[in-house]
Amino acid sequence: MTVRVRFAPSPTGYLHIGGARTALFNWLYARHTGGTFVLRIEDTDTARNTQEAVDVILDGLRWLGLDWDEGPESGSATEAGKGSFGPYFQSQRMAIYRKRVEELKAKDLAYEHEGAVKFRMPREPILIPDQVVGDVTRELTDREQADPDFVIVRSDGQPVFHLTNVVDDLEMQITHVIRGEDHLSNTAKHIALFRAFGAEPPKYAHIPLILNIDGSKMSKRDTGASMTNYIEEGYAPEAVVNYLFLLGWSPKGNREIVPLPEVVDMFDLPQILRHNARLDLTKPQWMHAEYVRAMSQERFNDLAIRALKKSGLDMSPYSADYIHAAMATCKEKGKLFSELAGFAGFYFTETVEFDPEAAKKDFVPANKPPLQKLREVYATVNPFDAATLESTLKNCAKELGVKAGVLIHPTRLACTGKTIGPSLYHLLEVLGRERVLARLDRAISQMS
RNA sequence: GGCGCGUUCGUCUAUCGGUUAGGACACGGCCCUCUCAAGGCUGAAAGACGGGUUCGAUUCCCGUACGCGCUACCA
Repeated sequence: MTVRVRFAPSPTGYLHIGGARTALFNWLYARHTGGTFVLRIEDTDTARNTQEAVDVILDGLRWLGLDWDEGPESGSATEAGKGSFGPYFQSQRMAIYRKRVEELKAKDLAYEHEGAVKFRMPREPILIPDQVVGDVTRELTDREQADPDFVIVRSDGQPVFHLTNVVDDLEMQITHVIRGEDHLSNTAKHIALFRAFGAEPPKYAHIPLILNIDGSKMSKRDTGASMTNYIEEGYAPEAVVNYLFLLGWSPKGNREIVPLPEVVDMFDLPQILRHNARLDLTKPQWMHAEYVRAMSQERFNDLAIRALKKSGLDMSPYSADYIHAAMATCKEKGKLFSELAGFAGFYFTETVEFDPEAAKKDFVPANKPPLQKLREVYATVNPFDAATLESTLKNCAKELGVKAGVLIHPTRLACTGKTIGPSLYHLLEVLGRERVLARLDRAISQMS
């Protein structure tokens, strides 16, 4: 039996971080077993289903690198998609649900009630064998004691989640349902439905939820709840993936940064932890820095330049060589890509704004003569490269009888406007003599 | 209220009944240093509580507390 798993999100307008992890675990299991990963859009909730809402999900999954073997190829519900078990939008499957409801009615396992259709739920407790949680016996709640049957088609003719979900899993021959623990209690209903159709239920694996750092449940607005957050903050996708597979699952040997192919190799359902996790953004930030330092300069440039343009910097006046040289001084810092414009924006403007606080401290009259001297030396030094600039600056400080910092700090501020940034000498080399001298002149003029 | 699931440092986790309860992130200190990082060394930091079972429990069982989920003609 070949494994078929699915991720079945509802297009609510955002991709929840927990949903992303659910998708990732499904994907990992499919890749681990050589099975098929299906993407199905559960858009029966008429009200707020838009193509944009579907695109948010597709884009999020693509950004994470989670490719699906079957499912939609665009946000359009009417487009065919790939795979032979379509359509993959529930809104396009109404005839199938109708047929299945008729089947239940014919077996007298469903009946009309006040315009709706209700399913005859067994009265006995149902055993849910779960690959993560173990065997769970669902007793009837007090309300279910009174009336165990539940609605499968609303009085307006719309089929409800429990029905569509089960019918699709059945029709699409899903073998393993890996989903959030919020569905665990409802699984009894789903198992009953499968049996009513005369089918064997799939294997279930309910994975714990992701909560806020304080243990409260995450809502749309909470920081880090939405995948969009990570995309816009400029995380490396592989860092987010790494963070997610380490939430609730861990490989042997205290490993933190693990290449995805190895995870695919090791991943399995029973090792998934059974308690909820709390989202702590400091960890993925660290992972981001790790991945950024390890990635190729080419990939870094690509991501960085995209982020810089997005933040509104006009890069067009600058040559590719200049831009690449500038980015090479930033990679080791491991900043989020959204922070790059603030960190390295000085490379791409000819009017540096000085940090007022720092200017007050560094652009003092006492620093003027030393900086003028350095300016003189830098006007003729050759070659204008990092090593030479460093030794030159240090010699200059020695001759003046001052500490190197007396030159370093005002120079950094003059050239970048900030007190933090890339390595000073490397940044000077990239800027080039002309810009450096101009910026020093401008700073010197402010020092009297 | 009922039903279900869970509970190891602040956070993510390791521990297949016997450990000085380990690692990572974050945090503190020191070193390095052109800023910020990185790196090296180092510090503080945990078994929710109460009962059992056992020679011995973080580990197995029960209860309590707390958290989360479900309890819809939402998904």
